[in-house]
Amino acid sequence: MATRRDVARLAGVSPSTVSRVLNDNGYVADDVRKRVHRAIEELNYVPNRLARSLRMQQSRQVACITPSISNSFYLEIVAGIEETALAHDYTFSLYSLTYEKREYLDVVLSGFYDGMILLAPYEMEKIVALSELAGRLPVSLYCDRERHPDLPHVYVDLRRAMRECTEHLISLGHRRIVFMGYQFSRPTQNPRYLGYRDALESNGIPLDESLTRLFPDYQDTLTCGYQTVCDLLDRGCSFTAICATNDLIAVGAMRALVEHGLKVPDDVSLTGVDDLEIASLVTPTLSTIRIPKRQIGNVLMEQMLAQIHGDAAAPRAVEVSTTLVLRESVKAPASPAP
Amino acid sequence: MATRRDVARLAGVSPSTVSRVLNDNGYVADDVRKRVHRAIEELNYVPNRLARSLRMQQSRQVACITPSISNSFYLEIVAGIEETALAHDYTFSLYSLTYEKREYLDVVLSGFYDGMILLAPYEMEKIVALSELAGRLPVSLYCDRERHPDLPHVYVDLRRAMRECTEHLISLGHRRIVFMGYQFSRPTQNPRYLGYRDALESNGIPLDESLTRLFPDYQDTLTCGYQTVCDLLDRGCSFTAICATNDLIAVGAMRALVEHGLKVPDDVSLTGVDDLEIASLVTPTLSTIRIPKRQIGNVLMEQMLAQIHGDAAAPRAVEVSTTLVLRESVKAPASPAP
DNA sequence: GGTTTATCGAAAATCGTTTTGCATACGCAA
DNA sequence: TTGCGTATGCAAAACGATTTTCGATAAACC
Repeated sequence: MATRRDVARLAGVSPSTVSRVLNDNGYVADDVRKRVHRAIEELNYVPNRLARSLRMQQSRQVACITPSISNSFYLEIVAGIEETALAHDYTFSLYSLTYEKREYLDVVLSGFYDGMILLAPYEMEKIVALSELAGRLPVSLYCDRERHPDLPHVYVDLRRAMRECTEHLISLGHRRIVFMGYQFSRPTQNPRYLGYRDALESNGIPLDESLTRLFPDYQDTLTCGYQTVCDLLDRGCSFTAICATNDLIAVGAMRALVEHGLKVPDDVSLTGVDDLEIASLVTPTLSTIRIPKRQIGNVLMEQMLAQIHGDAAAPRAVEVSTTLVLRESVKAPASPAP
Repeated sequence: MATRRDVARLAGVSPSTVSRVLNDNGYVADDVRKRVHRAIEELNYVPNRLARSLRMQQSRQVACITPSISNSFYLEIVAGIEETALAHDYTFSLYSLTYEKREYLDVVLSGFYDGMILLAPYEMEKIVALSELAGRLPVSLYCDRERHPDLPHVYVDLRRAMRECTEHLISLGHRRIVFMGYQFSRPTQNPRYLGYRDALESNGIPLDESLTRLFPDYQDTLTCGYQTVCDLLDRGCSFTAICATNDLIAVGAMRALVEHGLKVPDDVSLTGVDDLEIASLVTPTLSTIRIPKRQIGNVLMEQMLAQIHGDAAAPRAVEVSTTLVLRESVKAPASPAP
């Protein structure tokens, strides 16, 4: 690898002059500037970022941690992060939660990164004790669960979103609506579930426990959706609509319905959450709550940059809004409840 | 940030001794070792990776470039890369091709990375002139197109795979089989298309140009699949099976067929390539050529490590094998061709 | 002729490690 | 007493850049 010295030697100038050219610092005559640039070209010289980062005490790189590297929901957010990072000449590294707690801290705090973006709505507790990080390094969180008191974060109000979604079903005439999703440590911590209950309550529909299906976290979502519907039908449970807490669960549910000879949406309406690509690929297309993933990524990175630049005026919490996207999988029930 | 000096001071030893403890070289008495570890704990000391990398001339980090950061096909490969990287205490950064050619070289060659893994089956030419990299930095490629003469790479033989797939359809009795996929600069560079033709030829079925549908690269795959089928049907083209060159195209095609009142697989059989998650989520489930994405990632990283460690015996080209996965979307045609 | 402005070189300090050579102990055996 | 292995400290060079300071030389200006 060519160094600054080599460039200086070839251009017949001193290393300081090369620095002056590169960083636009001090007086440099035009012809000297050209000579230096030519030497850089010729040697394929690229300034060593390690040395620069070490000296400058900043790397222009951020670490980004996702629960799962192949989960397209998070990856869309990551794409948003990359977009904004790129625009500001920043680079990022991607980690998934397969790392152990301790290793994270070490890697993240080792000087390689100027900050850390955490996409960990559910698993927040599983990883780094956030308090250990606070103050040591700029951190920016994505939460879909509850707002974080201390750290800068971006969040969506899924309680309200799910309430609106459920209320839409109710307004179409649905009364027996299944809720299916993850267990969470306590159901009252599940904003999606709370939103569902809000909607029932404000419409005077009693909560039927048999229509609530919560399964443990970290299971295969598709299978969960599939088996839960099979179980419901085996028990002879009657319902006209299903709210699933994400699109994959909904797709699993859809398969189970079809295999049992039920038509979506004629016999059962179905909704998801996330608006993954798959939601508009399945037949029938899936109604869902769109979470603006790319935008979330943008905002997370902007928040990170604000912290790195010590911009005290930057907002510590940003809400991004969801949209109810109505597609083919929802319609009024054939025989509206009395 | 605490440095090695601070640790040494607190433990009452010299900085060299701390190094000896950390790197396990030279003599260190047990009680000294304990004192040092305690000091490290207390100060939350984490060795500075920038300084270490600069000194060691290696960062234990590799750059990974994908055509698209939110394409789940590549992300599965990336997950495989991460898996192996992690096992060897390596870290990686993810880039997508939104970067410009020049910027890549700079970032990748700036000392931050020990190597570069390129997932660029189609766009290989669009990015870095590979020759510029060769020799400067370890590189490992994923190719699904043609084997690369110079650089270490992992490849799949899609010509053979597509041939087997098409032959399977033929063996079921299909004669009028549509091929749809990307254009490529020349059709003869498209291994999938070649495989399709191989199968027709060896079974004495004449190639019907009207059944070959190639569309330009970089278009939205889903829409391409959808519109191509619409166009075929509008022209009154008759066919009993479709080979799509990836799963998304196939899903788009599936939607078009359903909307035209055709049943899959009763009226038309359908196959894809990749075996994305979605292939087993759609109804009917999609038959496809499985590409072992995770394994590809593993092998890519292993190849990278071999290069970094200067292991001359490591193979420069590794073929991973595909599998024809038969699901619901394929069956014998209702009225076999005469 | 003196002062200012433009231009460049030389040198040093710094970032936090790793690594090496050399000095200094100590304990123990020959 | 000498010699050797073990255990530790100290100092210095190196990695490759940034930044600053200090000069030295011009040319330009009044």
